[in-house]
Amino acid sequence: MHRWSELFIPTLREAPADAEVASHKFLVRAGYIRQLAAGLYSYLFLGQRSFNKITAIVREEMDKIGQEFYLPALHPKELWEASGRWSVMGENMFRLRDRKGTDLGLGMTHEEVMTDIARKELRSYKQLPQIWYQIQSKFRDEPRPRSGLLRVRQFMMKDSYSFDIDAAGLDLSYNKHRDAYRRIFDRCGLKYMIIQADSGAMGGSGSEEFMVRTPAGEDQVVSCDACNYAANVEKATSKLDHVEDLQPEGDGKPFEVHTPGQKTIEEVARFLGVSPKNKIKTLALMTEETDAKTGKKKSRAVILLMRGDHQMNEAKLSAALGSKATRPMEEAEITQLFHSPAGFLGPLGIEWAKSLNDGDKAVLLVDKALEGRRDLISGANKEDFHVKNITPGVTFVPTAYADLRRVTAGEACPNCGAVLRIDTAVEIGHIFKLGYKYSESMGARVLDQNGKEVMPIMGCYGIGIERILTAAVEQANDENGFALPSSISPFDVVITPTNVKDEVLLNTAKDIAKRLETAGFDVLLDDRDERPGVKFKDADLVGIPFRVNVGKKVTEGTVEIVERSTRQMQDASIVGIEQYFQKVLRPAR
RNA sequence: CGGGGCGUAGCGCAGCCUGGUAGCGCACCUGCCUUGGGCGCAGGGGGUCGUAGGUUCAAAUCCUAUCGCCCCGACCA
Repeated sequence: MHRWSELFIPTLREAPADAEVASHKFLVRAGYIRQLAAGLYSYLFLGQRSFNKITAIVREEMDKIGQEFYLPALHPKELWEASGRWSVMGENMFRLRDRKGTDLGLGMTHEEVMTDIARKELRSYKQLPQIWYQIQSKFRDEPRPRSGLLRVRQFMMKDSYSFDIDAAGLDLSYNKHRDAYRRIFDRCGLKYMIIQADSGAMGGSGSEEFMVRTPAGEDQVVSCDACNYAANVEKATSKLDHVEDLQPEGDGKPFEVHTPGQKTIEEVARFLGVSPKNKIKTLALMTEETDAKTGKKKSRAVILLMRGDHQMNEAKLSAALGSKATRPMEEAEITQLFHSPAGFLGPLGIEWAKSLNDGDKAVLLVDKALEGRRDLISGANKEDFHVKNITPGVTFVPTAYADLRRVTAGEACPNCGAVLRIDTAVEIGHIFKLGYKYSESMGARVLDQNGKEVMPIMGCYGIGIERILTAAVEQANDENGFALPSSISPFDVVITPTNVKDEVLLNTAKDIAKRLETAGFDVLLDDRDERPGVKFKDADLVGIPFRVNVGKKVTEGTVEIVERSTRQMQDASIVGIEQYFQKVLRPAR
């Protein structure tokens, strides 16, 4: 039996000044965690107990589909050079050197280590499929740790990796994970959604994220309440309402109009008496990459055309460009390409690349929302002038059309046409069909049935352990504290004798605690010599799902039971207390 | 890395502008009192004022540098 009076549960009346989000404030106030440095947290008694319950659930469900490994956190440089990520990861990877001068990195994930085992050990299709997982610390030198436990530099992650002989096998492994994740997050009592994710630079054929809605999150999720459509805003699309094109003016050929001092989309549209939807927005960017061999910097102009009222989605742009980083053009670069100041840019009079591989010529990407549109208005590449009668594909030829548009709330669902919503959310899990990236770069090969050497196809799947706790706190808190689901709470029940100097109350409380413990519950006895108010406040703060008040009513043979999440209170007979909790909590172990 | 803010007792803060014995609330310790929502009274302990250097008779306070932490942005397989 755990006695509060003997435990270290340093609750605080006030939250530390630098805590911003609810989960951070409450987990510190409730004595679950303490900060060591930016993005580094210590787990105290309550935090670690909750943590252990979470990892136990994860382990139990993962053991049904895979095998747990324990892997080093220190990785030799050569391993990450083999996959090409030693340089890709840049500053995000913690690096160090041992006494012999060998370069090492602290693992950010374990694709390399797992694939290394696979390439050394797997020889035959008969050994496949394999699912290997681990629950261990990951290290990322985040440019900016933030939001308490949401973005940190050392964190616990369950990551697993699947190796299959073919795409059909990968689908099976992927679906096993999807099911396991649903069981895990259901058991953890989270309200989550499964959304389509951007597979980004990693390519691959499919990727979904498990998200919990909370204002503290860092991701934007587009979803439809009418059907099951849900996607990360980096990936999401929408149906657009039909837009009336303008009537061609004059002979229908492009002609310049004088627009003195009218630079922004809004200004030009108002000046010409048209909707921004009939205006082309021209964005001037540069890609910059460092040649791996020569170390020289190569840059290339990338010009984007969007509908006037649309915003560019950087993840989509990155995908369209094969994940090259971009930056806004500098003024000199704009002048050099367009011979015009910003504010009057457009696609005319410039020789655009015919494809992305077309030398170093400037690339013109046109958003799909402009495909098929007619008689639009763009800048004239001449100060104080715009051009009318512009029709993409006719008046100019783009390098490519691409989906570059950021979905906004209120647009129509691409599946069913209902109104889309956008919420901020935190990512608690991610499942991802990796494909051949690591098998190929690191040389994992097995023989298939025909004795032919083939690459195993991989998937990778992650769960942020502390994010489960954080999300649970975020999704159920009030001014007094938070309410954890019993499955991940450090204790099931806290027993609160209102006055420990009253031996009847204390002994009754002890008796109840003992009996509940025998019945298989995790019980915390608040035997501190404190006033009832103090103990009630602390109990509310630390989030234990049920509290048993042992007070005056013991003379009538009853105690009060308070449910933390609903704050509902009811009397229960002391004699039947085990039965009561066997009903409201999951069956005892 | 760009922009902003903050480092004074365990936590929350005042003092700094205008240099002169370092303060308040909570927490903590002792005693009394109290016991259904962070009680009351009395007494008490605890701070190199982030660090280093400078100016000055004198620096928490002014100057310089530096470190740390937080927020916005960039970034986030």
